[in-house]
This record gives sequence, structure tokens and C-alpha cells, in this order.
Amino acid sequence: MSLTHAILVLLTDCAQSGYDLAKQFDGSVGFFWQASHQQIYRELGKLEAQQWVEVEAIAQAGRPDKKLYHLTELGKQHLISWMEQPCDLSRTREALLVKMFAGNLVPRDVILQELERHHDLHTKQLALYRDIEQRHFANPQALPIEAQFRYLTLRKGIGYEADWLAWCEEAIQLLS
Amino acid sequence: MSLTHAILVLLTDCAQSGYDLAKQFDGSVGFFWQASHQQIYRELGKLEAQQWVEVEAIAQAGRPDKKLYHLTELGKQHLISWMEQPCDLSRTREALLVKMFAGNLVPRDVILQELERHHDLHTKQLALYRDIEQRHFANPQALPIEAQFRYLTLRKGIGYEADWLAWCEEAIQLLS
DNA sequence: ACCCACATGTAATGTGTTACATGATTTT
DNA sequence: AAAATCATGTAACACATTACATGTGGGT
Repeated sequence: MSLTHAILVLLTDCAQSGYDLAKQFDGSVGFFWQASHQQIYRELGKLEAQQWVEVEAIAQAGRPDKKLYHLTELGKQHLISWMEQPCDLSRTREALLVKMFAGNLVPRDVILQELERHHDLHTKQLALYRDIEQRHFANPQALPIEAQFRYLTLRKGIGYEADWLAWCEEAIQLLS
Repeated sequence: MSLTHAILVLLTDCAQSGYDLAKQFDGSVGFFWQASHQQIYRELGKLEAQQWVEVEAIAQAGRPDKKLYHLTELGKQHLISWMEQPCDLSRTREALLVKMFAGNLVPRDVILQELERHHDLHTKQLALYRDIEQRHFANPQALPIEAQFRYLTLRKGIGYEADWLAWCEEAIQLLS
């Protein structure tokens, strides 16, 4: 499993606390890998046990210590060897398609409304991605290499949402 | 969670054993909802406890009884009320994008080879879907309504694979 | 002789979700 | 005065994966 690796990847950028990581899993990385803060804290404990990360405790007035997690050299090597290995295709679980599979059990309108609703949601997410694209990645060729990789993950998000949108439209048309 | 509902959906077609269901989760439905046979057997136990399915034991010479699971009226009603409720967007976990996020940690070729490999896998899956499309859904407008729903799930599969393919090509081009 | 399909399951482990818990500071 | 943000965690439960287990019949 690669919640492990998703965390290590984030720590290559800079040392972070569990809290910081949780926020990243809510935004950028969260677009293709989700994790709750509880998962992250538990995983950080394991990573520390394996010596893939080191903790730096930062005392804070009237709060629990902030624990800054640093990637160790061992952790970095582990990450690199994971990156060098082929990974499986992801397996998705699409509740909407389960519904579609038995669409004839409910009135047509129920399905059409659900399709419209998803159409809306994907429209909004696509707009969000396109906005990020315009503001941060206007000229992809000119980007430094690290940014090109980030750009490509965004491009996948855009393709993903656009594909859903197109499909919703096709479905609505066929069923209307 | 909707492994529950995926199973109920399959049982609307006809009564099936756990083994039969497992096979379907390997093919058709498995394209958008995966489940191992162990998950299915456990879930069937729960469905029975809720009286959403009924078991018909079929004795077989020299083998364990085949347990045919029938959808009950109660089960059907439960399924319908689930279908009437809006469902969440699925959240995917894409290991390949985690890799891409930190692509600069490894030599360019490692990433390019992985992209080529995924390009191949998606090409094959797309060809498989297109083949099913041509053989079973040549004329979508003329299909009976149940088949139109099945057709639409296939269309989503085609879109999904085509989107991955396009992205792989874009990524390979940008990084080359 | 060996493997595959049929047909079911237990057990252990790993992952993910939800609820609960604490307590200060900043914003509304 | 209430709510949100910062910052961490425990505990219980639900769901998923992997390995192990059993035993027949048919094909190569």
C-alpha cells in the first residue's frame, strides 16, 4: 500500500507535522490520494519505527508539542526503490455506475436527476482545476522539471473531470 | 458502503451463488466495483441476516451444497431506496500520480518506462471494451432500456481508458 | 501425476472511518 | 459568546486483503 509512499513523497519537499500533512491530503495530493488525519498519525508512527522518518519536537506555549517529521536518508532510499518498481493500475469503485447497472429499477427521472447532479459537481471541480492551471502553469514547456511533474498530475485531474462530464452528457442524452 | 448494493444489483438479474457473484465481480461489474470472494461470502451472510436475500440450498453429489441467493422483496425495496438517494463522488487513489508528484527523485527514463507500461495496459483494456461494444452494443438507440444502462457503464469504461491513454501520451511527450 | 474449475469457508492482518477527547488562540 | 483553527491523539468498529484450508471432478 502506498499511503506510506504518499507521505514520504510529501516529506521530500520539506519536514512537516501530521497536521500539515493532513492539510495537504485535503488539497493537492488529496486530488488523487485521500487520507484522514487519524490514518496519517498512525502511519507516521510506523514510518518512525522503520526509521524512514525522524521526529523533531518543537515546544509550543500552551499546546502539545509540534512534531516535525523529517525524511531520513533511509526513507528516501526506500521511496526511490518503490518508485523504481512498476505499480498496479488503480481499481476504482464507482457507486454511480453500480446504480446505472440497475437503472431500470427506478423511474427514469431519478437517474436523470442524479446524472445532472454529478454533471454539476464535475463541472465545478473542472473549473477549479482549470483555474489552478491558468494561475500556476500558464506555460508548461518553460516550467522547471519538478513543476512539470506537478503540472502533469493536474492535467490528469482535468482529464478525469472532463471525461466524467462528457459521459454525464452522453448518458443524459441517451436516456432522455 | 455499497458492496451491499453491488451484490443486490447483481441479484436482481437472477439468483446466484457466492461463487457466481465472485465471477461477475471479476468481469462486468468488476470494471467499476471489485470484490474478492471472501468479501462476498461475508457480505452475503450479512444480507441474509437482514433478510434482504434468501438462501436456497442445492444439494450436490460429493461437493458442498450450492447456496443460491435470491433477492427478497425487502431487499429489492432497500436497493430501490438506496438508488433514490444521491451518492458521493468516488475518491480514487492513484499510485502512478503519487509517483509523478515526486518524479524528479528518479532518472527520467524510469518514469518514461512506467508511463509506456501504463500506456500499454490501458491500450489493451480499451481494445477489450471496444470489442465488447462492437459485439453487443452496435446500435445503442435500438437497445432495450436495461441494455442501454449496461451500455452506459461500458461507455464510462471506454472514456476512462481513453483518458488515461491520452494522458500517458501527453506526459511522455512533455517529459521527452 | 498435475493443474484447473467448482464451491465454500476460517483466520490473521492491514486499512479506513467515526466518534470521542483535550485545550489554547483567533475570528465572527 | 460561539465557532473555527491549530495540534495532537485514543478507541472502537467496519471493511479489505492475503494466506490457509478442504475436497471433487475433468482435462492434459
